[in-house]
Amino acid sequence: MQESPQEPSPSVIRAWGRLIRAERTVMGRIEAELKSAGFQSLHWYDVLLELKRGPEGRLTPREIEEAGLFEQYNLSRLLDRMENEGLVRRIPFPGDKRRQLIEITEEGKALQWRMWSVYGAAINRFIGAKLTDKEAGQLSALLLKLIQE
Amino acid sequence: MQESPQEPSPSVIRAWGRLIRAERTVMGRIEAELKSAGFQSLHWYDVLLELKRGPEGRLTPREIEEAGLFEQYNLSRLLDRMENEGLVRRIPFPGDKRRQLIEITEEGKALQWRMWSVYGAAINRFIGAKLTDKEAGQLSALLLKLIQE
DNA sequence: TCAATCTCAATGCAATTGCATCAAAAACAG
DNA sequence: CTGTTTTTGATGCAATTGCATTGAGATTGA
Repeated sequence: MQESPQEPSPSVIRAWGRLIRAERTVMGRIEAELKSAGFQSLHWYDVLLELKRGPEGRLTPREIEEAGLFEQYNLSRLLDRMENEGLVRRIPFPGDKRRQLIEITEEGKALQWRMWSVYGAAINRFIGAKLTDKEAGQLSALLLKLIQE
Repeated sequence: MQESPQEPSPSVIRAWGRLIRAERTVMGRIEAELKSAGFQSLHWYDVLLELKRGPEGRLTPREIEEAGLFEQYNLSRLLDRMENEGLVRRIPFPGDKRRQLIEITEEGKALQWRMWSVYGAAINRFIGAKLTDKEAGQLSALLLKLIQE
């Protein structure tokens, strides 16, 4: 009698537990730094950074969605809030009336920059100080295997 | 003029990005499996598992909180829902009327077991199939460094 | 002893997320 | 063409989360 044909190995179970805990722990620490500096959540930063990297500071919502693993309905409303704050603007997509382009404003760029000064320092503190560059590279390589497929 | 004294190294930034993405990707896949099997979110499972491991299937809310990285107010309401479903029951804590003990019911144990058959298989599929045991061990060790302190 | 402080859990209310669906426009199939 | 299907983004509503506060009960300290 097989108890469970799909039982994962203990080391795999442990790795999964650690992945959850490490992500939450570090995310919690980083978001706490951002919040105490008076900033919005990392989602805002992610959107701003993606836009800044895009051609002419513009991307379609779909592209942002994919780049940041957003849900369509969440992103739609997040963009509402960001537009209200003057960080992005929606402009028509040439040649397709369904679509739109999201463009980062100067204010948005400025916020991205200000957030990075806190965010980057936090990454450094909570990750850079804990891993050597070599270890960081190993970690990246292992995590990549999980993302693939 | 220093651009940013705290700028993390590229490999550290990459590791952080991968950590977020890997956790979300794998979590998304696993939760999708659970949902398609008709189960609640992993939070429910986490609570049930912690309780099952506790002495006589009982823990205080604080202990669950710490074990599962829950927020106090979220756990309080999660326990409401789980109690309504008959998965746990609240019992008085001997000698301290502020506190309580959460006890897993037989129904709760049964649900934990049924969820594990799906959850374990998913862990195996989305992690076990992607990493050797040795790699899983390396990953755990690296992630542990991030959690510590 | 007893007032001040701290711990534990709950809750009102606002913000966010998840789900299902919609309307509009484009792409496709015959 | 024209009817059908697909893509894109928005939204109503329910569930969950976050924040601040509360109330009850322990604990502490003069």
